[in-house]
Amino acid sequence: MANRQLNPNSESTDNYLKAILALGGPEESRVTSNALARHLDVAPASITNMLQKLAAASTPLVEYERHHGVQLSPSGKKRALEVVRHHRLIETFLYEVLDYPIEEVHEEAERLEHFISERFEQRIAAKLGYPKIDPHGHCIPAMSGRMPKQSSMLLTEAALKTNVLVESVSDRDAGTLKLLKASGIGPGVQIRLQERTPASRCTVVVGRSSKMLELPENIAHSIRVRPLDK
Amino acid sequence: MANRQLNPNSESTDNYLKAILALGGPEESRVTSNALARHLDVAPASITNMLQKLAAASTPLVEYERHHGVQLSPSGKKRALEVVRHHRLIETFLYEVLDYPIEEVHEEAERLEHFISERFEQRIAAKLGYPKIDPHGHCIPAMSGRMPKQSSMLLTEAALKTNVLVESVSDRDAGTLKLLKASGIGPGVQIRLQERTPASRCTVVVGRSSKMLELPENIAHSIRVRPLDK
DNA sequence: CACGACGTTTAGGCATACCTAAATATTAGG
DNA sequence: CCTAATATTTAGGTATGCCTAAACGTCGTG
Ligand SMILES: [Mn+2]
Ligand SMILES: [Mn+2]
Ligand SMILES: [Mn+2]
Ligand SMILES: [Mn+2]
Repeated sequence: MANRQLNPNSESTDNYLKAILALGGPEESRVTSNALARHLDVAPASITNMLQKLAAASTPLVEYERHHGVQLSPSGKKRALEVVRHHRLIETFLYEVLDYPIEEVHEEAERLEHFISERFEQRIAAKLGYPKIDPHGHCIPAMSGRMPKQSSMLLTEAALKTNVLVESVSDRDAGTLKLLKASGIGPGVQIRLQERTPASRCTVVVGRSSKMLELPENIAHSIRVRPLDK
Repeated sequence: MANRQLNPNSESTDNYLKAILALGGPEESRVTSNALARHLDVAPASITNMLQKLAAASTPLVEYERHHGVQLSPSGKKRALEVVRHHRLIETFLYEVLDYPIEEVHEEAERLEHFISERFEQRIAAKLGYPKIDPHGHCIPAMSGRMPKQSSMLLTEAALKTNVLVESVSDRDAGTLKLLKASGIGPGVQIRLQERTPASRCTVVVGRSSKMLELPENIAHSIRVRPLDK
């Protein structure tokens, strides 16, 4: 039998909303069960069940149409952005105040984001001087829930032989972050794409050096850049 | 039917172990189901079920004898002390670094104590200079799990007209803490018990002032003191 | 030493979020 | 426009921690 009830304050609910926000992209397009199943590492059938509960809650958190995926409702989006704000504030705090290595902030934030109070959020934001971006270069949603659009592109899509700035690096894989740190690549660093294989293997120059660095596809894919000028 | 399985890493498990540690007292005496039911605000039947699972776990966390209460096993005690260490370090951190008002640290610590990593524990301990007592005056167990015995007594049991030092105040009720703060009573403050009614209502003098302060029984009961000298 | 009050345990069940297997809907290719 | 591949949903079930009601044990008092 299907489950009937949702705990709208559970860690699980938070994670579904965050995933829908992330997978929907800036256009907030509908997200499929399968994509969620992959992202959350949960069986597709479990996703369907949860989506139905998210949609049927007394204040519905998603708009769900059978066989056609989901979108966040206004309340759902509000909560999703709040959790992202928690996540990125916590990451910044761990990095700036507790001197975590960059590659370890994500995992801790991923847990704590669901359990901190509004007061905790406020106090770390104040302590950090109300930061706007986290240590990976991701933008921190405002308390109001507003989050500016980023106009960056993947390194794998950048023009060849043009200087660009690293805007952000993905926080999801610790190994990748360690490697990037060792290579001197991080938010704010200038790089130039020298060459790109069909399989998205990228050769780059970091900073003003002349050394070439070859990045496998998965690493290159974790870097977002924007034009130098403006 | 009885439940068969325990999640030894759950928040619930942590809370049972902490409660058994607290209720067992310094002599680590056996704790009854009823006492736990009251302390944790859970039905007695649920307590029995959980105790059986704690005792039957692959590494048993309690020693349980039907109708005769429980004691912590060595592993159970280890985990209980670790959670207490987390709790008190977090309280100290919230108070010292994030400027929480004393009466709000407990609630936040009560949640977060279950979710922080060993690294987080280490880093806040380092940041705070490896503190030995929390803002309520409670002693913080060492990483090894060692915790010195406190040789204090309740204010309600102190000798009359003798100067004593406040060693600690209970962290459990925010209202009480606010009142104590307003009265200038906190760890390290010198007070003198002037008078005590049969119902444990206490009249005290705080510090070197000459003002009398009358404390109702529940407030007086939340204060532990020790002799001035030594 | 028997009884009753009280504490404890057993029995049965619910809530939430997950699972697998089977059924069904969508959609792309012929 | 039909069909096969694929995506999604339904059905039935598990895990963990909680509940109430009923049965049972312990222990102090008469
Ligand atoms: Mn918040
Ligand atoms: Mn990040
Ligand atoms: Mn620890
Ligand atoms: Mn405390």
